[in-house]
Amino acid sequence: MSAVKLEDIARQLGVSISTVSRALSGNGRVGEKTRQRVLAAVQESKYTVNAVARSLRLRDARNIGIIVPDISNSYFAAVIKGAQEVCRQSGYALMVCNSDEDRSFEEEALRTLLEKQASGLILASVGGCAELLGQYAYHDAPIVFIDNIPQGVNAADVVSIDNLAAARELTRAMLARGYREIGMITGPGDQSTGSLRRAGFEQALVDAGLALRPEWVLEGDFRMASGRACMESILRLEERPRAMIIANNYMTYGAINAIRVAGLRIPEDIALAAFDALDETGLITPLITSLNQPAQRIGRRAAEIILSRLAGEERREDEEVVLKPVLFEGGSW
Amino acid sequence: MSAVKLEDIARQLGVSISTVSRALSGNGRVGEKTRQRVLAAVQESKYTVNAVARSLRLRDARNIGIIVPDISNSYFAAVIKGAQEVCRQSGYALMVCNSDEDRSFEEEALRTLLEKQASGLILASVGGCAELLGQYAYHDAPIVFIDNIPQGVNAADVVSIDNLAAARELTRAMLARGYREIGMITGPGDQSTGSLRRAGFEQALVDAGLALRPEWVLEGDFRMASGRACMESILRLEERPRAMIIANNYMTYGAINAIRVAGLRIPEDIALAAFDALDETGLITPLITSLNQPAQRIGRRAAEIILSRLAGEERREDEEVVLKPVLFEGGSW
DNA sequence: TTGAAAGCGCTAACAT
DNA sequence: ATGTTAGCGCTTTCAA
Repeated sequence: MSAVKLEDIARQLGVSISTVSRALSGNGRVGEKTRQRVLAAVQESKYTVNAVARSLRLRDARNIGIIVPDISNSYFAAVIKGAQEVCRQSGYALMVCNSDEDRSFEEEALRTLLEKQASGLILASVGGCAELLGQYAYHDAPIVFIDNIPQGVNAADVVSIDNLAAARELTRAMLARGYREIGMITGPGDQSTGSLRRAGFEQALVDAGLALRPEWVLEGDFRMASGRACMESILRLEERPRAMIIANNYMTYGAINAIRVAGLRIPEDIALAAFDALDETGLITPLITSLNQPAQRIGRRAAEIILSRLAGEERREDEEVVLKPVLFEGGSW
Repeated sequence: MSAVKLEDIARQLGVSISTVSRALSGNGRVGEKTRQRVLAAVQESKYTVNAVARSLRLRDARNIGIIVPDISNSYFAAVIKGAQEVCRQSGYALMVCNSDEDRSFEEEALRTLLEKQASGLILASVGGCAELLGQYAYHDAPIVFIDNIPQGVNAADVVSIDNLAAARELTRAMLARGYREIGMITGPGDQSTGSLRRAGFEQALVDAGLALRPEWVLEGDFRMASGRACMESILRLEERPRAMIIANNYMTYGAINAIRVAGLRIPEDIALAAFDALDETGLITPLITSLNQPAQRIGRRAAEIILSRLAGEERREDEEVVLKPVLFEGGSW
């Protein structure tokens, strides 16, 4: 860390530090020849601004934090890419954190971001930090929730799909294809993506005048192993459903594995439709029918909202950004 | 940003700022009752240390940067997880950047990290920044290269597999299974992962006394579309190879798509072995025979090396960390 | 044990 | 157009 600093350049040129600073930032008047000399010296000396010092002085770190439950999940990776795109264009840095689907890791990441003076936060929460979030009011830094909307957190910006409606529509589409005995593997009941998708599913069944079969609705944790385990339970049932809705990609992969191991065919023996099971490889057969959140756009919009809040735009109490999921029809139903 | 600061706590308690600082950091003697009072006040006021100010004062940002070409690639996602694990345990923050396989984005990320005073850097480079890296000597911050080792960058830490040997062994294993007409889809020739894997492949053929068939060796860019395009070219050939080695996961997915579209079977019509085509879903059939880099360990080791350099350990000129890839034998050969 | 003061590198208000 | 100065929030000598 023996880096060149403004002082070095100033001394070398026989001008003041502030002149160098102005020449570089473009704020304030600087003589044309002086500016040239400064620029040349900066080039030549390989000066790099110390963003830490600048952030402290400006009381603005110019970075946005994003916390996701699983960076390996291509859905979240896409969200990150979207957010990064916006950040890059606006000169903000994006600090990516992974909570590993763990509340205490999420809290840890939250604290780190807080300490690093993140200007804003995009949060795909696994829940439970309502206190930390509420208490700190996060340094007045804007927060945008995506994916799971924790309870107890209101009056915050949200970018998401309408999970209830989405699950209802997906289930209706399943019904429309003639399936009547439909089950579901949901996510954790304490996450809105889990509970709302379940609620939408049940609503659709009730609307269709069908009885709910609780033994056909199992709760997973969004991970592959749980999808597999849930599907194995389903398959062991005396009377089993003809079709399943599954609340995310990894659980779907686990479930398909279980189905294959059992020697059953999709969709002949059991049909499938999922959330976010967008197979980028295009190699999984049959292609999975899936209702996909526009991940990259979610990331982009979330970052845009942060920026607009930072620019002073007020949140509209009655407004949420609701994006439409896109249905991909594969051969799995 | 109207955050509580040390001064607020100090005033409230009628002590000096330095006393509060000491009570919190544990450095320097502080009376037991005073310490208790401080801790209580800190708890109650929801004080959070300002890491920006601390970093400036300490001239140490305590964060490690990592730049990867594609955060969506599960291989790199695993590397990141490994690095993050180590960082978390040692109180460093990990700043994740995505270069999108683009040299200028990589350079941009490099510059940002430089400005943010990253204490160290883990770099899966797409090449071309040798100047920037060399010139700045990166603030004396340690750099560890993983994956691609750019030319012109020597005397730097490296964590990788022996790509030449790995490709040679993989090709030999292919030969041992009786295949003689083998082609390859390589990565960019200016990246070591591309050129070394190609060299190892060719070495194995030559060693086996086989003639090289240049028309069977195509260069992709590590992306899916290029894998598909390369394989389509191969399939259009009059005389085509009976087996292919493919240098990474995405190109393999693209290639398999091309093979399927052509209505050919794997491995009956064309056999396949790849690098890092570890299918976490377990659903791609046939299972792809793949030589996998221990991604998470690479990330972990890289971070550990950064930390040891920061702790003052010197690099041993003649030492590189070379990890062993793991062969997964699927039904694709 | 505690306080006063300096200073990390930068920007911006104010003076010249 | 340029220089002087104060200060962002923190840690750490040095005194008391």
